[in-house]
Amino acid sequence: MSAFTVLREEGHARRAVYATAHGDIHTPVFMNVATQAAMKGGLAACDLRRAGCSVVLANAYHLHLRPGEDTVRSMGGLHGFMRWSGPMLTDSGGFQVYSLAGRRKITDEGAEFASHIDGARVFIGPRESVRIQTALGADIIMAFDECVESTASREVVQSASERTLRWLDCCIDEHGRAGQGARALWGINQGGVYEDIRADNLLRLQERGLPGVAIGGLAVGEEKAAMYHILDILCPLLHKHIPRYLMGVGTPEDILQAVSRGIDFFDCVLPARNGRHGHLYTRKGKINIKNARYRLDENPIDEQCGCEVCALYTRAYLRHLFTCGELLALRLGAYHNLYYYNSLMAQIRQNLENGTFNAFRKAMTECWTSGP
RNA sequence: GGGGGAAUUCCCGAGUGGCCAAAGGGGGCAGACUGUAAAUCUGUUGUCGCUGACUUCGGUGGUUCGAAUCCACCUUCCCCCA
Repeated sequence: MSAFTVLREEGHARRAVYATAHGDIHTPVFMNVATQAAMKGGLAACDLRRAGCSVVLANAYHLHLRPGEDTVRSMGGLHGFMRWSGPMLTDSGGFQVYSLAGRRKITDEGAEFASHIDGARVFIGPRESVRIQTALGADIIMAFDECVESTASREVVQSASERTLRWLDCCIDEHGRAGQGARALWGINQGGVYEDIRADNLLRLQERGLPGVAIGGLAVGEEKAAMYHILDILCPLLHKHIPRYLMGVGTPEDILQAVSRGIDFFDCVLPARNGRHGHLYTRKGKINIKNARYRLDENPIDEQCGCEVCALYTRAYLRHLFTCGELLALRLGAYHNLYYYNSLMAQIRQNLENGTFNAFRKAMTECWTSGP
């Protein structure tokens, strides 16, 4: 019996449900990123729930450093620790191989990091990552992969994607050994912007028969067109009966584009980060609330948004909070943006159910480009 | 009343003869951010007909080829003594 059920399709896009021990995930879905078991911007688990979040993502590397997976496990795992009762996914630390490139050394066994907190040597390989994630206790855990820069040469990309496959087998072995049946291990596709490496890597990855597949190593500096092209290449090769997760993506436009190419799961730091930086999403595109033009603007961020921030506050007040550096600014900005993303996903699901996704996608794209 | 010190571009503040439209902060204005080393980072911040010109360093006058920088007086502020 598969945990993943496709309910409806429109073109390559799918409306589906993924069952976990902490509830069903209705896809396409945007997972809200709480790297250190905390949403940045001062949002608690209950705030996330109100913002329409259904899945929370946390990170193995960061939680391994602080407070340590043993602490989290002792405190009831991530769910109990941060008081989030819904589905969770943990990332393996593979992205930190890329983002902390200046502080780590890769070998065939894994990556040795100089902790960004105190410089201490930290080793994480595929087996360590699975052990950490198993202790953290998320519903979905990710394979430890080697994510490379978009500018990497063909040789580097080839070698990284081969290593990612070798590491995957270690992850599978470690995962099986731990006997974590309820915890799904998903594999990660790599291959940069090289069509043949991507395709070959995906086919071999899918041979492992894992319950989910992720596409990693995109939106790391390459052109948007290159990312969409890779998705076009992978789309017909992807197994239909398992969920597809496009890691770290992306902008609302990216998400619509990727959904139309058959992606089910997303996550991205952008809404929370942009929210903290005063770049707020509206139906007509992003606005920078810090701009002087909003000084006396008595409108909400978006008059059609259903969030609490838009119900209560004017742009003028939000701009004031941001220019003063008030904590409340970060909170309200992040909240609104996450609400926006989560409600965008709800609209995508609704339109898929109605068979109107394509029209919706075109309408949204036009709306965004019309300008705020 | 006597003595000492200070006035710099929006603010604080460096600068004591040319390399000064003037360091550095702050503030302002704008930009970036895609599996979060990110409440961070970057640019810009006298005017204009802008690879140059003009105006500016409390005021006025002087010295000098050249002054924010030296001199005189004036104005304002601060400190000490009476």
